[in-house]
Amino acid sequence: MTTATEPTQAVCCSPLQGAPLSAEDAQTLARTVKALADPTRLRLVSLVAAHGGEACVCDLTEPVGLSQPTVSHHLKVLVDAGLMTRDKRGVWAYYALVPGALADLARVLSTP
Amino acid sequence: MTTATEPTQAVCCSPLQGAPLSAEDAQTLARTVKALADPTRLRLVSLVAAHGGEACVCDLTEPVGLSQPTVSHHLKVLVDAGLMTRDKRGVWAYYALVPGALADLARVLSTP
DNA sequence: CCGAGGCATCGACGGATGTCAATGTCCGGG
DNA sequence: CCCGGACATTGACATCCGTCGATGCCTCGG
Repeated sequence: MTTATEPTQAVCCSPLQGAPLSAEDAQTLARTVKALADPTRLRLVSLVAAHGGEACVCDLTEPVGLSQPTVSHHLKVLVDAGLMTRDKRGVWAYYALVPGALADLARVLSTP
Repeated sequence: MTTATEPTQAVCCSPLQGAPLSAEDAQTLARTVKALADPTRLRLVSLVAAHGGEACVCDLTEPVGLSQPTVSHHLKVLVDAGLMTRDKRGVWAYYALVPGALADLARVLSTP
């Protein structure tokens, strides 16, 4: 297996508070959090959400003010983390948020 | 001013979904998320929470299996991000979670 | 007063990461 | 059929980040 592109399943169940996180669970959770630990990627998530839940690269390059390869790279990170999906229709690639992903992460972080 | 230790106020209000994040808001939010984007720091948060909400460095070094300077470094990152507090009592430094910090972050990420 | 121990800081080093220009790939229109 | 445009991939580069050993500071006990 390569180290590259494994569409990680979004976070499912890690108490965080309540019981100490195992090293493996911590690594898994950190990979998801890392995907959001960048201002550009946070803006991309926000832009896609505010764009009707779906946007192509060409819709995002100008708002974030970065080159197209860089935007594609960030979107790939988000897809690999299980936070977004990619749907290529014709010439365009449409990116959309995975419905429950952010909510799941939020729930894991703030376990009641 | 140095670039070092400014106890950042925890995230307060950033829609994320709903309206596009400004570059500044993204930067601010990313700084908080970054503080959690590391397996060791996630474990430290978890360990402190499971240790009665408070723990000294000597309680944490052995569970995470890292050197004392490294653990102190990670705890400093969490304090600077506004996620933890440091209370030095006698020889020991007790670290505790900031009550609403994680919940605030979770709410910002998954704006209903 | 002095030594021991808990913790923070410093300096250094290797690996990860964000960015871009250049290039490759695929689809649709003329 | 071929050209243009949208996007992904590659390679290179600078920077950031996690980690450690060494060292300094500060507090308590003797």
